[in-house]
Amino acid sequence: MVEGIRVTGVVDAVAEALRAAAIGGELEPERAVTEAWVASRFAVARPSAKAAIEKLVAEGVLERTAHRSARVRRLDADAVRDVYRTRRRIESAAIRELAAERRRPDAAAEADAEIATHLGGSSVDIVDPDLRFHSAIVDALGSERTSRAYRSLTEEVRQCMAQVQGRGLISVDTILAEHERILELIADGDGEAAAAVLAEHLGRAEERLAAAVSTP
Amino acid sequence: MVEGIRVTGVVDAVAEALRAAAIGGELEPERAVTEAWVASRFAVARPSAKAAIEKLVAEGVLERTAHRSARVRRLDADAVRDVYRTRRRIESAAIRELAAERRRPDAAAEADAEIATHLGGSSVDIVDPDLRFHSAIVDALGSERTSRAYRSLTEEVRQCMAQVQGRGLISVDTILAEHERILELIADGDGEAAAAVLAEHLGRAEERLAAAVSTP
DNA sequence: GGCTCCAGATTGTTAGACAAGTATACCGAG
DNA sequence: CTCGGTATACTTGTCTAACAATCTGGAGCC
Repeated sequence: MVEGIRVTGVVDAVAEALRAAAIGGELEPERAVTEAWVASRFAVARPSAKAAIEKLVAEGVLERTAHRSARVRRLDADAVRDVYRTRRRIESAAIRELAAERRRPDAAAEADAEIATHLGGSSVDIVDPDLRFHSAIVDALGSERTSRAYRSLTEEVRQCMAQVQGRGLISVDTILAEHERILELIADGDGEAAAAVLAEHLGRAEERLAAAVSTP
Repeated sequence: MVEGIRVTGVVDAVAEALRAAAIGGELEPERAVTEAWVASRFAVARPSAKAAIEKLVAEGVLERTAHRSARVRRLDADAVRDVYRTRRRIESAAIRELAAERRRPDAAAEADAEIATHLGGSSVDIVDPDLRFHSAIVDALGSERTSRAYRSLTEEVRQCMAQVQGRGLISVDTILAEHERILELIADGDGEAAAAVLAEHLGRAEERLAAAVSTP
């Protein structure tokens, strides 16, 4: 197999590399990802390549029908809307709960600090800290299952971002201002208002991204 | 392999049979589920058994650490609380959205009709229609991702019910009354009140189940 | 030109083998 | 008798090789 540390096993290493290639945009959504290609590309046996592909299919990164090659999944406008609406449902619930206890998640504030260092820069650079901000809010609940559900959504967002190559993003200033407003309202215990700001925040991103994915 | 229609393939068939055995209680949580055992039990090759096991591990039905046999996962009180709190987050959001449009889900009312036929009977018989009621509310959103997240939770509830063998259930009358009240409030457009009834409804079930799983 | 059928390609499944890792039983030392 | 280290058995992880099932695309025929 390809060099590198083996923390878990060959299959997981290949799956990780494949996922990185998929969301990094190195694998076009049209190209077929055959088991044989993966096996030779990473110098592993075909069963291992098969297992890695199936893992990514289960995650939703790849899609496949029986006896057909797998492909990188292409997200359309409907998928983007579904992702963002599901995000909003989970995250509003999290915000309401945190506000009820006036519990401001520190990790979210730290993510905001990193966003602030990119003020005036490109919006592409803040995709990562932005997702960290939102994940921090959900993770603050300490709920394994809620966090897992939300994580799969952020993975899809990341993949979507790679697909649109930075088109349709919101300005850094606006994002940061709304984030800070949300944290303030949580600290004030006004969950309803915080949820409203979040809904608008995600709603705008949803519209921009949905438009971006449908105009290639 | 064992007889039966092969709609998808050997691996899926074995995974389905294994899942049924796990949530049906035929596999005690203590017993080790080895690849060799699964392979001989269903007359398939070991790689196929391995794939089926890994699928169930990904679903959360089984658990496994590296180089150790898989086991049916035992849900403790913390797990039950996590499941129910996550359910509440998703379902409250769904109820609020439906109430905002005064959209009463027909499928939920139908599930209630079936529950009504068991009035005075055992609570075990209504586990299925009860979960159908709650799933119908979420599915009414028409969101693939939200429904998928919720489905994995109901599967865990089902597994939990098999584990406690009917102990710690709520009376059929109470469940039915609260269901109808929720549907009424949705039709009235009072999402806040409907969500409050739901929170109490799930909260009580959470406490009962959490107590039941910790007293074997 | 449209339909049928065949060949190539790809996945699905199986068999057997060996390596690697973990847990447990056993045995010796204190 | 207890404690600790070793050795063995069991299980999983991965590979090679092969064949069956199925889908795709194009050649040939009507």
